[in-house]
Amino acid sequence: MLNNRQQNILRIIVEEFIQSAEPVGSKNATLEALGFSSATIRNDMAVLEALGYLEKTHTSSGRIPSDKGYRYYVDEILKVNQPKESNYPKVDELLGNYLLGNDEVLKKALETISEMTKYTSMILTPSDARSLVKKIELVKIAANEALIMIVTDSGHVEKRKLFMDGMEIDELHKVVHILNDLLINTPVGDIANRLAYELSQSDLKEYLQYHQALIEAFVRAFSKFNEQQFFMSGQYNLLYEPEFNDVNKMRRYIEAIENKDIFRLIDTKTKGVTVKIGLENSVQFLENCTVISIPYQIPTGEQGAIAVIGPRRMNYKRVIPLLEYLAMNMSDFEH
Amino acid sequence: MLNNRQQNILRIIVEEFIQSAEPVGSKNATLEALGFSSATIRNDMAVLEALGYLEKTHTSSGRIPSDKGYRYYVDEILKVNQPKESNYPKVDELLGNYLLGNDEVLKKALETISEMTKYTSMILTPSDARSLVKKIELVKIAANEALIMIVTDSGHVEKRKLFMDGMEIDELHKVVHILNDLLINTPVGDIANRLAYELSQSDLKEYLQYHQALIEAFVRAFSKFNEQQFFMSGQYNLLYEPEFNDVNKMRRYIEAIENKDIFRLIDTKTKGVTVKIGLENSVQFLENCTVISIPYQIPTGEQGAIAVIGPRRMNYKRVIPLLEYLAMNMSDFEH
DNA sequence: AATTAGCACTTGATAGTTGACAGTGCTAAT
DNA sequence: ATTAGCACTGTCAACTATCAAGTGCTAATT
Repeated sequence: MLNNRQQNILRIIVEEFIQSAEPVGSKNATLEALGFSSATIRNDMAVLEALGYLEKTHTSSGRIPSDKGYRYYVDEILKVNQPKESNYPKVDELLGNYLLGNDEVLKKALETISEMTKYTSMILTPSDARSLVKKIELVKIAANEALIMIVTDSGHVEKRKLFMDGMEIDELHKVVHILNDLLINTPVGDIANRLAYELSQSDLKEYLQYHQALIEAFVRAFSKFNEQQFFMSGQYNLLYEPEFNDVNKMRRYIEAIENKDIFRLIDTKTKGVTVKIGLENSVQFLENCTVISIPYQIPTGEQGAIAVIGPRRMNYKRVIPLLEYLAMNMSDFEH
Repeated sequence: MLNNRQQNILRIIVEEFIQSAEPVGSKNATLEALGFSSATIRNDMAVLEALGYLEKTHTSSGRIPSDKGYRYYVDEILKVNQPKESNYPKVDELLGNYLLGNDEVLKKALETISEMTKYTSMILTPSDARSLVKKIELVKIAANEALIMIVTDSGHVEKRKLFMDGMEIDELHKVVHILNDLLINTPVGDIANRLAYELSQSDLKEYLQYHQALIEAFVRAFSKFNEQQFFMSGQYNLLYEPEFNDVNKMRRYIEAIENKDIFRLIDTKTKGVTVKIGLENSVQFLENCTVISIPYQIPTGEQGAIAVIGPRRMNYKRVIPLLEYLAMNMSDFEH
């Protein structure tokens, strides 16, 4: 549909605008370097505007890309020209660092991304529901208090305090022993059913029911494994972008970040990179932002996703390959 | 030094300004209600300004309190008139909630404070260094991985992954058994010395040195207990205060929050409430803020502190008693 | 001696005016 | 198909006029 020159003009306008955040006029140096007069370029710009790829901020202003313009740029221009560059020593080093706990690796990874991109990075972790229970442990920590802990094969630990009103610690240990026998190597997500079954059916029924408090503390603790966690880094990098040069926009953005509205925008299903530009996010306050996300998988098969949020004029060329690389390597990542 | 009328005028100006954030003129309704003409009040305002309690934003503006004015208000006016009101059912309910973990109680408490005050609340937790080790536990979680965990009597758990390159799990269990014998009921803060001693002196010397990797993972994990943690809530409440109606002030404040500069302002030593007004904080970006902090103690004797940060025109009357109440009750708080 | 009425004066905020400037669209020429 | 040339348009910054809020001072009052 677009001829060669028009494509070039669109590409240059997008990239100039990404760089400067200023509307691009027909006398822009890079545009002139195409070898046509400003008048010619003006004509093509009018065509591109008529087709909806460009916009004006006012009658006599230069052009800025529309959502559709960015979309064309990402889908038609970048996809074709993009050399699969994939050399990120910083990321490699990070993911190789097994000494840190899981969450710590993720947090570091986020920090690295936001540092490299100057945008905001987010991660929605996979649920830990498919991990297997490896040990249930009870530790007496004070005269009247014990701690119950659950350890999974992913290295995740949850704990809960327990008040032993009158109960004997030996008695409690017996119950925990039974729980261990019942539940070791059970996926955390199946525990609820398993326990419900035991409580209603098995020989242990009465014995277990007698220890309500313990069982409840236990249930409360393991329910945490099912939750997907949500981390963010560089939340405030965006505030330095010119599109946020406005007190109210800043406030609205910060509010959205605070109550984690944003994480609902992350697509964990669609395979490969998803780019949502401006109003494609169907959230008013992101009209000037783009969210790029990509899912990844841990060995249990559960899915999470990484995402970067930046201004609509974000550096697509750099961010997309980075995320692709990261997601690929995190799927390998020994969880 | 100040006569009665002048004190009243100062008090009213402070309170009106706290409420409206607008300079207070001599014809302000509440001031007129004192029963003097605006001319008389103007004269006293001039006196208060000469003494440094009030300021003008420009020649013909109303007055606003200076740091010194707020200081007088807090020290001389509030101290005298303050009824020790101390009925905070929300706080009571919160601190009574033993079922939550420690950190969760603290976080909830912070949320409650920032909700009640509409300012930012912070807590610097006491170090856990005086807590006693209750159990060291090793769990094999995969063919080649184990998790080492330390549990204290405060209910705090730290963990670390361990790669068992060639080591036998039974062997590792033996070491952990020895560590348990050595360290149970030792304060976490003393472990480093204790271990160093054993590694250099005891019969176990060679045996332990052989298990470097384990010992290192262990040391890394318990060193976390010594760290004071820092939590915050309502960071962004302040952004809605008129003193932050400026993009750059917002950015500076957010930056300070992000890199946790702020927590260095918290005084954990001085007994009782400390109020730092405006430039008394000796940090430029807080020139328009006040930080109120109060230390509290856990049973081991370690100290932490709670603080509220708000605009200089914060509602001192409400915040100070609230913090006093909270610190008193947290010191009781069964840790 | 303390208080107040009255008035001249100062400042900030707001709206309107102006000219320079960047960039456009269109027409006519190449 | 491309371009030179020009009239036209909207923004921005600087300047001006006007208005309202509030002061300080003086002279009058209690």
